[in-house]
Amino acid sequence: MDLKKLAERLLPGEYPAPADYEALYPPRALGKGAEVTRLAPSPTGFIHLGNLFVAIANERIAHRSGGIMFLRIEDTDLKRKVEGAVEAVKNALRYFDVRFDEGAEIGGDDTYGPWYQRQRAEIYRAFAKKLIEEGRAYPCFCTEEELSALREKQTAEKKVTGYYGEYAVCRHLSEEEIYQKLDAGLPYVIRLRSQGDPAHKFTFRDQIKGDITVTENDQDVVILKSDGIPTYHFAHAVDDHFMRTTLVIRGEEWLASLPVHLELFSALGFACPKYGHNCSLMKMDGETKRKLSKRKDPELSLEFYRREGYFPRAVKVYMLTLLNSNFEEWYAKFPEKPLEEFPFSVSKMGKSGALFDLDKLNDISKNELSRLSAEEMLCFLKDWAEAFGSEEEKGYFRDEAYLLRVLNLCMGTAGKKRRKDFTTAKQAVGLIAYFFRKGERTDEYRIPAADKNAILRAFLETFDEGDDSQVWFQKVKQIADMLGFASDMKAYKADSSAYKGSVADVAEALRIAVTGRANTPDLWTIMQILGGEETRRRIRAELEVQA
RNA sequence: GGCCUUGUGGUCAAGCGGUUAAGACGGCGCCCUCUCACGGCGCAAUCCCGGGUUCGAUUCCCGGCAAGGUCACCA
Repeated sequence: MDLKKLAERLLPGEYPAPADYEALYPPRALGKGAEVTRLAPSPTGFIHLGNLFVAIANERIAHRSGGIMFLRIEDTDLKRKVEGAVEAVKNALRYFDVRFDEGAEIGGDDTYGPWYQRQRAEIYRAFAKKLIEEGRAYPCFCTEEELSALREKQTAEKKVTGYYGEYAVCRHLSEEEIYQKLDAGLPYVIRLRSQGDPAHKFTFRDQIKGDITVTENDQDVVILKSDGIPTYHFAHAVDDHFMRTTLVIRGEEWLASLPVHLELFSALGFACPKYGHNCSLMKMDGETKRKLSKRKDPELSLEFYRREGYFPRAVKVYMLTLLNSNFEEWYAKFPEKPLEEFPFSVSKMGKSGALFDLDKLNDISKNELSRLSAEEMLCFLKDWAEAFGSEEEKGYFRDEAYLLRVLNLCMGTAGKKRRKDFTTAKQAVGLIAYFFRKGERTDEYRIPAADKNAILRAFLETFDEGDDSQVWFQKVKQIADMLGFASDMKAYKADSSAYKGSVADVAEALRIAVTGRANTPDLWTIMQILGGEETRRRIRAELEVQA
């Protein structure tokens, strides 16, 4: 068969020679040990936690090693394309502090671009043509129906499904038959003529999983779809070779197609990059673990974390603790060091899928947030409220001096032991709502209404906003004594039956009356912030409701 | 179903021939205390199962079993 003629018929025209491409995309001049990594999402507009997870790993490895991380857009499937998706990806990753050096819409060095696969059609065709000329690829005219019929037959016969060996009918077409179909204008794809033997197994060193057993590929996978656009597999081999990727960290769902990729690199005459297959983030679903799913799990979406107001650094820290098992220890030891100084290593990456644990994230969030100054917190909350808050919540930020007093109370004094009440911006803004309006009561009084009312009345009689906290509390204790509540907690604990309750109950009544909540930071300070007038107004209002 | 991967407390995990089997989150209890939060102290809870190898296996080998992934002109 005249393969040159066939190649010309299938992909007519002059294409640059492989050597030309090698010259166009020369090996990168980087230091020893520098890794070139990438993130290569498809532009669905949906960038999720799994993408972030793998992105952070790639980014850390590239930059720890003095290498490069780039962003490539795998837009070979138009069905997946969503307008504005690339911007969304870029923004989401920037929000979580993942920095690219090159790539789609990134700027930087464009030597190795273009970064959209659709713009790289020529190079894929050039190499597909070369494979055809060498007899390593051939046209396939099978229809979707024929292929699925084949699959069914194979399944029924308990054979391995797919297009290979004797089942690869177009692989065995004669020259005459090929031209006949071509002349008839039948659509076709280009398939790899696999030379692998599945009986041959070999050991492959995965950077994360270690040695794995790999079976040679014998599937005649399609490399160019009927529209002339490459499949993922083919584009991966061509792009990662010419973009000079040295290390591919990707999800373990790709492990199964590794044999295909290995054969493709070899057929193309390219050296393989190193691979590291990263475990996926899992979630508990009833009794079993499963991969986080786009449809079922809102927390998979990165948008979820913004909407809920998670501090981006907290999400990053959590990803890092899952990614490198020794990170948590390091971070506890050097909380002040920049995250970039952590010696991230591929070898410390986990082999098995981790369950995503919202409790853990929340704990990290509280710690991260507690390290912010009141001013930083204000900025963070304000940004969130402007994007996601209600009109009322946006209003909280009109008087920043007032809000700063609130935050200083709710966070504790800078430098000293801090409170850790805030988990997310959304939750924090809800938590401080009572500083701006009376609001609904979220907790009920534990003591009888009559006692509560007596406490509120007595408080109103002696309350003076000029009192310092000591005097203020003395007065609260006096009310307790006067109404049959224990002012001394030790005495109360010794014999609780002798009292209606304790100062704790008295304080709680006041707390609920003023804030609507049973649990708040220091009540005296709250009253100071609210002011005497507002404090009295709220207590009176509480009495009126009863009346 | 075939193939690949993985199995240490509820979760994330360290340990990789001899350990009282770290630590963190969560749970529970106590202390502190006007509540909460913080902080301190403590408790419960783990080596998937069965065979080997070995003086000795969580650690090594072989079988099960379970879980996950994957079998497209999607990435």
